[in-house]
Amino acid sequence: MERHENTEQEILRAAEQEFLEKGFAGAKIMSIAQRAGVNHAMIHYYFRTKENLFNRLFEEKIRLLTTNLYPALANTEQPLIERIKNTISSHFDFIAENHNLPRLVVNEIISNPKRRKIFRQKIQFAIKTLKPALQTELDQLADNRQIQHIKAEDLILDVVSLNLAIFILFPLIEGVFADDNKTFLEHRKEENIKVILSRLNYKI
Amino acid sequence: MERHENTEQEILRAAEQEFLEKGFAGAKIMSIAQRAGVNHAMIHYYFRTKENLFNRLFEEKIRLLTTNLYPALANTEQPLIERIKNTISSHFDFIAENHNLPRLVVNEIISNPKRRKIFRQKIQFAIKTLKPALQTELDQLADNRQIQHIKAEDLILDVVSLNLAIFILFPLIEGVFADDNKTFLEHRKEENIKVILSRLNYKI
DNA sequence: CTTTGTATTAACAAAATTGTTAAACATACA
DNA sequence: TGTATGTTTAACAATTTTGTTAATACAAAG
Repeated sequence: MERHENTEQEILRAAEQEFLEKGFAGAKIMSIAQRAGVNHAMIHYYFRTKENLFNRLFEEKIRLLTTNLYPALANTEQPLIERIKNTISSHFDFIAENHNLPRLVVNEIISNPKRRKIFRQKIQFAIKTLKPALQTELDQLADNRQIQHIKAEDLILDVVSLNLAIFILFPLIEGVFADDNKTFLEHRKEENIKVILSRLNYKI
Repeated sequence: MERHENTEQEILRAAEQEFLEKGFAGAKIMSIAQRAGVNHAMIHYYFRTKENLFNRLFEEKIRLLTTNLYPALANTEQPLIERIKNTISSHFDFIAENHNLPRLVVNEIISNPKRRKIFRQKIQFAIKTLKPALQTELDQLADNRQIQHIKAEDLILDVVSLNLAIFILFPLIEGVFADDNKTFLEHRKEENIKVILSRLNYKI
């Protein structure tokens, strides 16, 4: 009998891979078991159902996603423009490290109204705590003619859109625009920052 | 025995809905049959397998996607900036009318290496026919100080990213930023144009 | 009005997937 | 040592999903 150091963790690790690649419907208990190197009964032993296992992972990931935009923006030591640059950069890096996560979240939220409702509330909360202060700062800079006026929500959506899309598109365009993926992504990160700063019309 | 006007078309219509909503793995023959109001054996009668039915629809959709960016850009009557505005706008509208299509294409291309290869070749071809002329025009305007210098491929990716992402994100943020979806999307379309024109640093 | 080919249905079969269980096993600890 | 506890396995069962077929209805052509 093969004893694992920690079967439960192995299963979670394997399941995370499988779900991220194939989504809930495409993932198969047998395939997860194989990846984890365990008998598929173990998955039922530890998690009872496929849905259980999925929910456990999914909720953890949602937490990750919904708390990611704050930190770089909140650090009020630096001037806003610097913080925006850092936010774009760290948001980009976060998605790079979790490049399948947005796709999974979108897919599973669309196919599950209950999850959708919960998620929207989290987003709503995140926006509510982010927007007012950001808008105030943006308005101040705009009044000083340092940037062009913009609604905080548009800025947020512009950033998220640019960063997100490049990773969603990546499997479709890998190798089309550049041979070296790492260089390509680094370049796109800079481009995204450039786009946002242009939108703000920031001088120097 | 219930006779349909055109069973095959009914099945295709229903299958399109189902696949767009749930993806290949999530779609069920029985559910498609129900939507089409036919016995599920009819699906096998007309298309033999689920995969057949899927491929038939998928290839048609790929054709749509890969030919969508051209027309508004190609019309060399107008000045480039106008054509770019129109391209953004019509690309946006196209995705609006096919808001589930990008998600489906990305998902199924990721889970199928053969499809991925074919698609990349199509993209590669589309880029090859689009990029040189566009780059020449962009360089000319940049030399005349009418716009900031930009690589054609970055411009294309910026446009596609902004337009795509808002519809991929839409199910997650519906109702968060605005009550009226139509107004929200119209506003985002304008914002995307504004972002791109700012990036080009176009005066007036 | 019969023949012929296509369309439809229900019932069945096969395959894939998820879930269950009883028995074997490992380990710690009395 | 033996026994209690949690872990693992293989075999099985249930369910879901896909695919097949034989019987039959229907419409059009001869």
